[in-house]
Amino acid sequence: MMGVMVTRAESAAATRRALLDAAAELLDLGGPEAVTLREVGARAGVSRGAPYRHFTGKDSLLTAVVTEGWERIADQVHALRTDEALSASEKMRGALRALIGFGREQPHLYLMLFRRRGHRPEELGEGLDRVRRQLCGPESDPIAERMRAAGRFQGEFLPIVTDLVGERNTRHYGALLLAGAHGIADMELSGHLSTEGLRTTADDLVDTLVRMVADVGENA
Amino acid sequence: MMGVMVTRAESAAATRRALLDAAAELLDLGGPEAVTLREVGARAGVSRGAPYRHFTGKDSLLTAVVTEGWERIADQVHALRTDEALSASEKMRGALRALIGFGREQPHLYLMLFRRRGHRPEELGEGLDRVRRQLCGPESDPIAERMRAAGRFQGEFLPIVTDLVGERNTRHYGALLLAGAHGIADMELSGHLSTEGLRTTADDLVDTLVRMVADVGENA
DNA sequence: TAACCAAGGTGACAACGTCATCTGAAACCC
DNA sequence: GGGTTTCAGATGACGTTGTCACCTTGGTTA
Repeated sequence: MMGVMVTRAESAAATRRALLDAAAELLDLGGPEAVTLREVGARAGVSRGAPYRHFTGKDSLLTAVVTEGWERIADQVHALRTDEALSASEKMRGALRALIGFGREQPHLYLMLFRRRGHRPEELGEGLDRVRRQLCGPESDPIAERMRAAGRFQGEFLPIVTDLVGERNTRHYGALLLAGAHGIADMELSGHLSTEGLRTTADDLVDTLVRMVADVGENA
Repeated sequence: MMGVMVTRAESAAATRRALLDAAAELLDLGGPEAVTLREVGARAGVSRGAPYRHFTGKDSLLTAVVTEGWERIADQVHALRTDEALSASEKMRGALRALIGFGREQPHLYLMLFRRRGHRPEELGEGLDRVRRQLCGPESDPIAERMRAAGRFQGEFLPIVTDLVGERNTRHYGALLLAGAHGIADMELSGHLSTEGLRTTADDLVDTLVRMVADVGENA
C-alpha cells in the first residue's frame, strides 16, 4: 500500500498526512476535546511530541483540518457551479444542501468551519501570533491558509448568487443565503428543528429560502 | 449590601448564585475553556471542590448558565410580543435583532445557546445521566431545565410568527426566521460577514429576511 | 567521510476535572 | 437542652492533557 519511504522529506510529508487524518478521525468521533495530541500521535504511529514538528500546537493542527474541510466544500460547490445542466436555482439549492449535508456527515468539523480560532479562547495575542508565524513564510501560517480556503469557497459560491439575483445584489443576498443555510444546518445539529413548535425539515427550509430569494432576483 | 446569612439554605443559595455569576463572567471573558472550576470557586469565595455541592460537574454548571441565557432572551421577546404599539413585522424585527444583539454582547454564551451539551463531547451516556439525575427530582436535571427555558423562548416567539404568516405556516417560517437570524449572528461573530464577497450588515440582512417572509404571509 | 540538521522520542511541569475523605456547623429529634 | 444527623464546604490525591526542554538518530550535504 504505502510506498517505501526513502527521503526524509517523503517521510515527514507522510507523517504530516497521517497526523491530519488521525486528527480528523478523532474530531469526527468526539469533537475538538477528543483530539488529544497523544492519541493523534499514536494513531499516526509517532510519539506524543511529534506533532509539534509539523504544527505549532493543537490549535494549529485543528486549523489545518478545518482548512481541508473548506477545500472539500469548495470542490463540491465548484462541481455544481460548472454543471451546465443546472439552472441557477438548482445550483443554489445544491450548494446549500451540500453545506447542510456536510454538517450531517461531519458535524464537529462543520461547526469548526464557522469558528474563528482553532477551538481555544485565545482572542488576545492572535494578531501577534499571526505576525510571528508569517515571518516564517506565508505558507506556514495556518490561519492565513484557512482564510484562503474559505475565500476559495466564496469564489465558487458567489457566481451562483450573481446568476440568481444579479451583480448588484450579490453580496447582500449571498450573505443571506449562506447565513440562512448555515443557521438551518446549525439548528438541525443542535436539535432545535426537532422541537414541537419548529418541526420541519432542513431541505424544505432551503427550498423556501432559495425560492424567496429567487423571486426577489426576478423582480429586481 | 448582602443580607446577613443565618440559615444554611440561605447560605447555600447565595453560594450557588455566586457560582453562576462567576461562571458567566469567566465565560464572557474567555469562553467555556476559560471557565475552570477552581477559578469559579475562587471568585465565588469558596474552594475548588465546592461547585460539586451545587452541580454535578462543569457541564452541569455551564448548562445552568445557558439556561439563564435562554430565560433572558425569552424575557426580551416577551416584552416585544406584548407591546401593542408594534406591528407583527416590527415585533419580528425586534426579536431577531435582540437575538443578534445578545450574540454581540455575550458571544460565548450566545454560541452555547445552540449547542446540545455543556461543552463536552460526551454524547454517549447522556441519556443515562439524565435518568440518573431525574431520580433525584425533576428540578435537579440541568438539561431538562435548559430545554424548558428554550421552550419558553419558543412560546414567546411563535405567536409573533403566527401574526406574520398565519397559523398554518408558523412552524415552517418560524424555523426559517429563527435559523436565518441565528445564522446571521453566528456568521457575524465568526467574521464571515466582513469578507469582501459578503460585506453587509446583520441588521440589513434581518430586514430583508423579515420583509421576504412577511410578503409570503400576505400572499398566503 | 565528517559535520550538520531536522524529525522524532522522552522526561518533566503546570493546569485541569473529578473523586474520596474529612470537618464543622446548622438542623432535627426526643 | 443534649445528642444525633445532615450537608455545605475544604482538602488531598489521581489521571489526563498541552506544552516545553533536552536528547537521539539517520538522511543530507559539503
